[in-house]
Amino acid sequence: MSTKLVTRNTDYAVRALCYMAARDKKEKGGIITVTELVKELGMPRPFMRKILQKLNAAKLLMSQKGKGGGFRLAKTPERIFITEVMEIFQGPFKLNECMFKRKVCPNRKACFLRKRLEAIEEFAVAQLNGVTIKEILHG
Amino acid sequence: MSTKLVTRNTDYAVRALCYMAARDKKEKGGIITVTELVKELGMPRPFMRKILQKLNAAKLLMSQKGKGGGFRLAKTPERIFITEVMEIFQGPFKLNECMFKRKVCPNRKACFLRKRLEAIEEFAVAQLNGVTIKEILHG
DNA sequence: ACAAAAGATACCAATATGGTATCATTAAGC
DNA sequence: GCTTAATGATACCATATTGGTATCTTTTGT
Repeated sequence: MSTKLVTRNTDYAVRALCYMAARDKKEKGGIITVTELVKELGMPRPFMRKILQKLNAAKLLMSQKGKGGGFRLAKTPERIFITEVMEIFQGPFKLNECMFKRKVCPNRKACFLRKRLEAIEEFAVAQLNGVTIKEILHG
Repeated sequence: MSTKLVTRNTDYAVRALCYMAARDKKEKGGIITVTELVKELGMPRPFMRKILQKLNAAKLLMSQKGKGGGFRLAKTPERIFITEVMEIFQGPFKLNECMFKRKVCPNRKACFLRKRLEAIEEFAVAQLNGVTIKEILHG
């Protein structure tokens, strides 16, 4: 019902990325299978696969087919930005899209509401821009 | 596709309220029919009615049934807040609803992303809080 | 060759949103 | 009181999005 900034796909994706980043620190370069992720994160397997495939297509993950295959991070955690992930699953970040395209609004250019919405978007972008998987993992 | 802060219902509602406020200044206390609004704002009649009925139920409008009836603003434009309208059509304003309820997130309380989302919501509320129909009409 | 992995894709269900249709109720004016 | 013009209430429909499932193909290590 109420507008959400982060959708469920993104949620899952970030969790998976976090898990992979955390595990990667221990077993360096370890490849991770869907089976492990599903067991560890407790989310439906086919859904997880779809998400990983998208992350792979977007070059956040690398995949290896065949027996013994799986996924691994394609970048270090500090270079995986939350905004990237959001864009993959939610499209471009735009809160704005002014509504008053008709004659009612007497002064579209100066419209108050519009200005406020723009400010909100700007702030939101600024807040999210720096955030990477690394920061999510350890404050 | 991309997350929107303002939905279409809200859009229509605000337009209608603006029109009514503007017209009210000329013809003081004038009652306005759906017919006039539809003609003026060019949106589907039954849909407009549903919206007006909701605004009425929420006490932003007053309605008069029967011949010669219609709607009028129940408050002055400077006391109709955009946030009210948004809540009527979009539910409570909550961008947050943290995603990490499971074991993955090692430090929920201090979670970075969470903090950012909270900040965004706070800012958004602050930006929208002051805005009324009056301000939307004349900067 | 076999089995275990991902790639690709098509499908399904639930929900939200935008929009329509219809009937009941109220009140003005002749 | 009858007619007419208005809203009230409500049920319905269509479409898009989202969350989730199923299935078949391709790759690769053993």
